[in-house]
Amino acid sequence: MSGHETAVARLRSEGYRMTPQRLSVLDIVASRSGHIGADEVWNLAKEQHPYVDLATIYRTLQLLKRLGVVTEVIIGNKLHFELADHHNRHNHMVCSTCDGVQTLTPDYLAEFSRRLEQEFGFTPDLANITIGGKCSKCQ
Amino acid sequence: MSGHETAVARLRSEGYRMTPQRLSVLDIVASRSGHIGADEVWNLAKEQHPYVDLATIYRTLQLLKRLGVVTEVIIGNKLHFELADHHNRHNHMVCSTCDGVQTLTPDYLAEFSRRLEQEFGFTPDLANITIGGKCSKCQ
DNA sequence: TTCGTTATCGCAAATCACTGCAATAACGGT
DNA sequence: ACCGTTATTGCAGTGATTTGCGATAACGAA
Repeated sequence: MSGHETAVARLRSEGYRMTPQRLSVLDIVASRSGHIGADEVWNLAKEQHPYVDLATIYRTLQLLKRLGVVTEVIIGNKLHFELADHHNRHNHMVCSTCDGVQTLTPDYLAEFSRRLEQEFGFTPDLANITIGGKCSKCQ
Repeated sequence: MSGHETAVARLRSEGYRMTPQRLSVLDIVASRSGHIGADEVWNLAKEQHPYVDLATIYRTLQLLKRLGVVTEVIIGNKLHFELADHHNRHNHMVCSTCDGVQTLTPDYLAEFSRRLEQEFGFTPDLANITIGGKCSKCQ
């Protein structure tokens, strides 16, 4: 169950090592339906490995992001992460007033992104794009 | 000359006070054609007001952003600012590899933004949206 | 021009994210 | 099962930005 095996294999095949800390972070992000903050990952990870350092959490999350295992959501100047579900990709809109998050299917950005590639050769990092603004309630 | 009068009037009309520090920040951002980092604003501001604090620079820049006088460009985890030219609005694409910046006329985002408003009632903060990704050279 | 209110400032400390380095532990080879 | 290489960790420190608070100064009213 879960995509852990895939992620673990992905790490190994790229020369990375599997450690209890990394497995723990992976479990925590995967077990959460939705996004989770780095500090929250840390608190949960400490329950398993009391001596794990916050820097390790950040490094692991950045690594998993680079490998496409998790995606980043910027919520009110804080980094959050969620398991990348390649069968259900989506982007996020975050309200600058209430910090509420809504998801967006990628087709909303498809046309925009296609033009950037065609006309500028610029490849936007779509997976991790967060759109800031005001939600309907907070206008 | 320059839009200072407008910005000053804007401040006053919203109950803010005009101070030498604020005027200095405004001058510095306005005199630069293009974006400028917060630390750079600080260095220039200190030439006029040796005791000005970096926190004041940040607070002023955030205030000017909130008032729509300046717009924010996020370049490699650093905040940059530029005078908002309402006759020549544009967005930015920033390369995550070389930190190069390209500008984008707002029509690239128009269709996208229109859909967000219509379908979700979400108003994206278009003026301050920065698109991350890889430029043509750094693919 | 002086005064009172209160927005703003400077300073110090907090927050979030990241990085350098020596000690540790994964893991492929023996 | 043991060893050696070297990726990874914990710890301490750094950088960028924000925030709390008492002192200061802007500005409308008298």
